[in-house]
Amino acid sequence: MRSRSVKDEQVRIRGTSRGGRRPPPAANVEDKILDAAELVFGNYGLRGATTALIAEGAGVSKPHLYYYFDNKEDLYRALLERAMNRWAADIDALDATGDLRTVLRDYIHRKVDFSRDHPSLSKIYATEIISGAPHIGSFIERVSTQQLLAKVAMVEEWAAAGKVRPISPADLFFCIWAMTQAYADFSDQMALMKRKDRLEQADYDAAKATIVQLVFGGLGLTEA
Amino acid sequence: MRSRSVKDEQVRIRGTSRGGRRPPPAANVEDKILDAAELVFGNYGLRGATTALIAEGAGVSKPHLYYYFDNKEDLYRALLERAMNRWAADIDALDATGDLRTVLRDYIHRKVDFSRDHPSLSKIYATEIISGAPHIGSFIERVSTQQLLAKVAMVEEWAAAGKVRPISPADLFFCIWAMTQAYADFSDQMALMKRKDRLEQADYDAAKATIVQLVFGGLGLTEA
DNA sequence: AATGGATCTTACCGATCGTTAAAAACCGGC
DNA sequence: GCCGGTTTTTAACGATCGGTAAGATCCATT
Repeated sequence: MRSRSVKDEQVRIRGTSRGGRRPPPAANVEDKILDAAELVFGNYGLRGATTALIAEGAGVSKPHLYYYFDNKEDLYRALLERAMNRWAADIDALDATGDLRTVLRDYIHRKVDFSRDHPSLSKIYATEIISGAPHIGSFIERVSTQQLLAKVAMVEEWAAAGKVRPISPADLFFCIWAMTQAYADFSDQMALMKRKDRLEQADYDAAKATIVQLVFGGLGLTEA
Repeated sequence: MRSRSVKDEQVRIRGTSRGGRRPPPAANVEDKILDAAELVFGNYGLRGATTALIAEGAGVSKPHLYYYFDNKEDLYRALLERAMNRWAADIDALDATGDLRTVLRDYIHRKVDFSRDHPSLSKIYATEIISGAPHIGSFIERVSTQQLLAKVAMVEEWAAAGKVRPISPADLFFCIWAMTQAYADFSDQMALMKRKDRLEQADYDAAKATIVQLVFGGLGLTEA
């Protein structure tokens, strides 16, 4: 459905720009639009975001968005798609191999890091879910549910083997997800309560430690 | 700033309608408008919500909203005010008297119950924070921060007395808040993952048990 | 039943927003 | 230096939305 430029499938030359700048290189225009859309949709939601704001953020004229995307919803879906792929690929995978504590701790740390590095994506995801997931419902059914089921089975094995205390596995991961996600969605409120402008690395470290302590404690695992 | 009807300060005759119906009695028109706004703002956010939808939900004409409220933002603020007052009064208070376990368990149970009974209010609150809390920043500073500080002091006392394991008190309550809040904001996704239409009482019971298990475990408390 | 404030509706306006039409600018190949 | 496709902009349209003007309806009081 989406109109696509001819050069879309070209290999992106990422990271060749010197000295890892903070905002990603934004190689081509389409990515620049998606990056701008990420911020605007993250702050205002689908209906609240305006194409004018996105265009301004991307440094292009408003109608130029329609050269790359059919309409606002299409742009939103493309953004969600990019977000979910990054999410599922880099973050949500949890391989059961390796030490139980290491697996859990790494998972929690990755999630908090994602909240720190991509707060807008996390907010978009949260807003989408809060609105009843009208655009990613099928993705959740296909991907997230499967990954959850795998994790549930894993925890049940652990419990059956006596490695962890019995627990509702689905709720365990809902809670892990909620806690880590909160450090993106509600970072503003947290900073306000801590009387800071924004959360710093020390805050994220404390978050990781606290979440790990709660999860390990709940499962009856020692920290070591 | 808000235009108010003369009868605004009358004592509301609530609960006198027979047989506790599910939707609250909606005594006067202003409350009906606020109830409708709660749903619409909860689903679409401030900018996404339309006055037409709110008016339709309240069963009044669109311009009639402006008889009770100056504009859309004023209505939104009034709604937030009502929500925050209910929140602070009924939910967020945590009196330190009484058994430590009982205090924590009751607090968690109250929060989950609020998520179950008032999901729209929780979503509005979340959406507001996600947007950077432009309308309730001062409230957070005045009220929520104070309540958090009180809780932090309480946990620090517990830790100093050796009653609980050392923990970052602020993050502990951020996590409790995140977990309980999630069962409102993300109930749709959870239901989807559990292949249900909506969460049932058993789901909320499991949520309470899991959160209590994590918190008690993290603090080194036994369940009894 | 006439009055007058309180409550509520119909009709409408101006601004904004998503989107389209049309053409200008760019750019490599000849 | 012309050409053809790609990329980008200027101008503008129709729909929607927040808000206003003006008046109708209700209702207690007399």
